[in-house]
Amino acid sequence: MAKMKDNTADQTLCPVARAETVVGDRWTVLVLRELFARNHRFEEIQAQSGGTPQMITARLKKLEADGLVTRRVYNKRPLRHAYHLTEKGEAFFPVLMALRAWGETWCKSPREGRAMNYTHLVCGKPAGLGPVCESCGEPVRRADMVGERTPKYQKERDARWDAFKASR
Amino acid sequence: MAKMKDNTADQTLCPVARAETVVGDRWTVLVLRELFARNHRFEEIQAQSGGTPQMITARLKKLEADGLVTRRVYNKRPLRHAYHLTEKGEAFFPVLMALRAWGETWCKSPREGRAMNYTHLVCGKPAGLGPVCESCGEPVRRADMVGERTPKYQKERDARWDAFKASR
DNA sequence: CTTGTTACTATGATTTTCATAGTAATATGG
DNA sequence: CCATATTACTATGAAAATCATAGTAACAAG
Repeated sequence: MAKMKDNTADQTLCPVARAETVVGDRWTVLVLRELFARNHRFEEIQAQSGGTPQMITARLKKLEADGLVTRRVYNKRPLRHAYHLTEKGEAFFPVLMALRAWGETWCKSPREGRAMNYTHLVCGKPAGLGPVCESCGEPVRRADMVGERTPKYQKERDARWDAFKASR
Repeated sequence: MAKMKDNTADQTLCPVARAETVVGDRWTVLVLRELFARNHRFEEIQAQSGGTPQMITARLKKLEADGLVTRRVYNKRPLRHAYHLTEKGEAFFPVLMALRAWGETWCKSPREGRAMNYTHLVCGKPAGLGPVCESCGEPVRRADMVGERTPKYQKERDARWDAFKASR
């Protein structure tokens, strides 16, 4: 035979499985990345993630239902919402940083260079990729860091935005 | 209009996007979880992840193609392979731990209890959920920890195995 | 009153996933 | 020797998700 019962939700005690029912999806993670990058508007999220509007709408709705995201009105008439991370959403930051570290180390050739460089505000020096600052050794929290895009990555994002805008 | 060009692979500089083309999938992460739990055989991985054989086969093949997993012959006649993590696969550990921490904290009610408890071998005390040991404050590496399943979670896994075995 | 902006929704084709079943190669017990 | 068990898959058809493309709604600005 082939499979056992267990309908998705699965009610397992495993926290990884639980987390994956919420964020186990490419688009979802890309949307979260944009929110952490402080891009709060639908259009920006869509342009930079490269998804179709349905994909982005669906992920944002699910993220809201799962409590990681809230919508805030930033303009009445016409009614417009901005998407923001909740506390639960913000708490996802370490996962994204770990994924970033793994991606930088194992999914790129060295000559490609970094996408971002973070400065650890506590010591004023580069934070590196780790869960602890490579300069001072302290665990890094999001609030203690400023990230700066490398020129190459910034250019890439600008180009993506231009291409998105040009296609309409 | 709706979408820009960019075919998936996308050749973006963003390490998160790069990582997600490899591990941005529920089944893939569940397979990796089992490999980290030292379950190396197809049957065990399938039973504990709850996927169909095709899902598991496809993920294992892709993980092998992406360099996170190698197959080792553990039995000739009949030829049988075991799946093991490569260095690249092992390096994914911090992501899984971060996901675990987030899942335990934000995807479970407190009364459900933990699935695993890790002991930090360097200090001999509980390691907790963080990237640094909650007892001694040192960053934890996989080699410096032993994990133990809670009785409830162990029972859950045993039951899953029994159900899997019974269904054939 | 035409064009632009932002955030979507609609549609039909394509692709993926799911549930169920079956196969291949061999070992084991009687 | 022969039936049953074990392990690791492959096959198939139905159901669901995703994709590219296009269009709509609600207003603002000129």
